[in-house]
Amino acid sequence: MSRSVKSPQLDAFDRKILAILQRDNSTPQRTIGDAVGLSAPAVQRRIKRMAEEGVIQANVAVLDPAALGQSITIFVEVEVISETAKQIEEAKSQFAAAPEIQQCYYVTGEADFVLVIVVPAMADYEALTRRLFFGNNNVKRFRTFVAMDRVKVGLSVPVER
Amino acid sequence: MSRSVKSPQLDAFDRKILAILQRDNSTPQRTIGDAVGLSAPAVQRRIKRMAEEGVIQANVAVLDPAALGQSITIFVEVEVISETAKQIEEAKSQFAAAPEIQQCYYVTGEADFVLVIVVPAMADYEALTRRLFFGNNNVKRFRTFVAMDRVKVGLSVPVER
DNA sequence: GCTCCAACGAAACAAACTTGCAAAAGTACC
DNA sequence: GGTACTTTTGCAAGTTTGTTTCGTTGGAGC
Repeated sequence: MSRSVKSPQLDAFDRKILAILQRDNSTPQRTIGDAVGLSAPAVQRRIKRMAEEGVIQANVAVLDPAALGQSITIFVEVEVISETAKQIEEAKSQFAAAPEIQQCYYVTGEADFVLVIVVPAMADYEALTRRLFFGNNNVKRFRTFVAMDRVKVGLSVPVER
Repeated sequence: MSRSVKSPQLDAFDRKILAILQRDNSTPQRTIGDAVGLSAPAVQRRIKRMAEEGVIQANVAVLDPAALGQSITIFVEVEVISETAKQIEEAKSQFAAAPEIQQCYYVTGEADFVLVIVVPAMADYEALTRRLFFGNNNVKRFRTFVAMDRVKVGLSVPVER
């Protein structure tokens, strides 16, 4: 079977490995090997390949926001006035640069951007709105949703075909 | 200085370590030690402690959804009819159980739930809406936003005080 | 049937993590 | 200010894990 660099086809082994890694990437390769039916070196080579191909984008620790004093999660829909390419790019980079903004999506529909924001207190969110929304005359309006419960949080994607 | 289990005070060392780990948790402890000014064992003990305290909730690999054939990210606001504790809990567990639902927040404001969904194609989303929304008579209405660009995606939280 | 290529596993090797222990640093209490 | 106690540290040894080497196997194409 061919698996060239330019066509990152993932076989059943790869997908099983990914399923384990996206749940716990500190799992020893030996353990992964036993689980999927490969030797540790085979697992290691596949992980390395997938990291190079970009299938595995990062290996990160997930922290508890509350433990770091960032106990408020807020959800914002932003609608802009002018949607020229230049202004959209400007907004994107502005949102991407803010450390409080955990996630930012450019979307279709009634809004143009959707943001997930994490801050220590409402006062910090208020300050952020002044800086980001009221201070930007291309923002038409925005709607705020405060999270009472982070029911499910993660970046896991289904790996089965 | 006391740092009992019940009061997880994080000092400057801890925060620096966390900042590194939430960017790349495959960084060797020796390297982290050099960066923060501690020996490798000291770093290891702090990491272990923070994992036990729950400050570090998980260690995961971040995968590229597109590489797994999950190329569409969708954002949904859900409004329910009845907001009794029982029905809210029911909705939470139903959303949490769906593998396509990557994130789910229970929020205040014009909507009750906000969902981040990842699917291979629009047809899959349509099927999901039928199952989850139209098939649930407590869902009053829902609004869909399709992501054109995942500008910023992650779970990073600011670690500075 | 032969060659070439890709991926594999076993074993050797290297690197990283983990633990025991004694010393240093910080606190509380005289 | 001094002493006892507690906590955390660094070093070094020991263990686990990750990585490379190398010979083998199974297919695809000729």
